[in-house]
Amino acid sequence: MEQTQLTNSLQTYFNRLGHDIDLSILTLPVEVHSLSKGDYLFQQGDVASNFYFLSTGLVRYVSVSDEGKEFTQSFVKGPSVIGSTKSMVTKSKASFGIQALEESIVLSYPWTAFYEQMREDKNFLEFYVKLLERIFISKEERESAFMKHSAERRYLDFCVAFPELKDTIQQQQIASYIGITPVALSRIRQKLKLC
Amino acid sequence: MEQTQLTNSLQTYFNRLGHDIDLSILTLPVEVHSLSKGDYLFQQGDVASNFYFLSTGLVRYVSVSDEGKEFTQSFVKGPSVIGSTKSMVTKSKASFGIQALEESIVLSYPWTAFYEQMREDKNFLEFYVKLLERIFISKEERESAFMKHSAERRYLDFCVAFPELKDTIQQQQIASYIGITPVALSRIRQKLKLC
DNA sequence: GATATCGCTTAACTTAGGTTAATTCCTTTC
DNA sequence: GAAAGGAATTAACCTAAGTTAAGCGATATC
Repeated sequence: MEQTQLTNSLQTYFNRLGHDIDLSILTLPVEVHSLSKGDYLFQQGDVASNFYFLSTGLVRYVSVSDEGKEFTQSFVKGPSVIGSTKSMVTKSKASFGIQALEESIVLSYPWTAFYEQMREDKNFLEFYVKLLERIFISKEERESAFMKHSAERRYLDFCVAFPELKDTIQQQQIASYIGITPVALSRIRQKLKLC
Repeated sequence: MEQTQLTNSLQTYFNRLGHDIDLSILTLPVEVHSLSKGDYLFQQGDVASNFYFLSTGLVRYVSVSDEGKEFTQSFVKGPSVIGSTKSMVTKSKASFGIQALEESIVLSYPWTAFYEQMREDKNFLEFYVKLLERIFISKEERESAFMKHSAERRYLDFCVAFPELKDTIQQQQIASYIGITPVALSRIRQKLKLC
C-alpha cells in the first residue's frame, strides 16, 4: 500500500485537531501494526522508542509489579497518539506495556528520526506541546483522584468517565484501573446495589 | 530594578540547559514574588495561569481533600520552572497550591501573553517540550511507585530520592508525600529502626 | 453433549493503615 | 524561666482492602 494511504488517518487526526502539519515531508517508512484482542503492542521492559498512533481500536496501558500484580494505568480509544513518553524520549525500558482490548490498528515511526524531521515544523512542535499538556493534565487529575478519593468513589468516577467501557471490558480490568483487587471491586458493587 | 537584572536567573537557567533562548524579546513585565517559609505562591482553587520560575528556594505542591487532609504531590528545589500546567493552560482552578518550605524567590509572567511571544522562538518551544517531557516522566514514575510499592518501600525510596530533605523537612510532610498519615510513618520508622 | 476454563461472587480470615488519644519533647513567645 | 503550641511517639482500637478458597454460571473445547 502507498505510504500516503497508510498515514491518512494520522494526517486526518492532525487536521481535525486544527494543526496544519504536512506528513508528506517525512522520508521515513511508517510501520503498521495490526493487533488482535489481547495482543501487546509492546511489553513492559521493552524499549519502545517509537511514536505510536492508534488509528482505530482500544488499548490499555498495563504495568506489572514485582509480585506479578497487574495495574491498568489508562484506557485509550483511537484515534489517539499512544506510547510511553519515557521510553520514547530516553530510550529506556517502558514501565508498562500496551495491550489491545479490541482489534486495533497502530501506525509507528522511530521517534528520534521522526522528531528530527518534524521538529523543523513549528506546527508539529505546537501539536506535540498540546499533546504533552493534555496527557499531563489527565495524569495530574488521576493522581489527585487516587489520593483524594476512596476506591468506591473511584469506581463511580470510572463509570462516569468511561460509560462505554463499563459494560464491555472485564471487571478485573476495571479493578486494576482503580487500584484494587477484583474481589474488592465485587464487594463494592454488591454494596452499591443495596443502596 | 531593571527587567534584565530580574530575569537574569531565568536566562541563566535556559542557557545551562543548553537552550538558546533570548528573553530580552519579551515586552512583558516580569513579576517577582518573595516567599517566606510557609507562604503560598497560590492556593488550591486559585486560577494560577502564570509561568512561574522558582529562582531560589524550596517549595512543595500540596493538595487538600474534601475532608481536609493534605497531600504533598511533589517537592521542587530552585532553580526550576514550577506551577500548575492545567491551571496555566486551561485557566482553570489549580487542584493544588504551592507552598514555600524555605525563603524563596519566584518570577512570573502571565502565561498566555508569555506563550504568545515565546512561541515565535522555536528554541523556546523545544525547551517547553523538554520541560513537559521531564515533568511527565517524573509523574509516570511516581504513579508507578504508588501502585507497585508498599508505604515502607515508598519511604525508603523517598530517602534515596531526597537525601537532603529527609532531615530538614517535617515528618508529616514526608508522610503526606508518600500518602500515609504521620502516625503510620512513625510506625514504619520504628519498625525500620529495629532491623 | 460432557468437560474444562474463565470470570464473578461470596465467605472467612488477615493485614496495613487510619483514628483517637495520651505522653513526651521542642520550640516559640511572653 | 514559665507557659503554650506544635511535632513526634506510642498504644488501643477500627476499617478497608488483600488473601485464600469454595461455589456458580457462562463460554469454549473436544
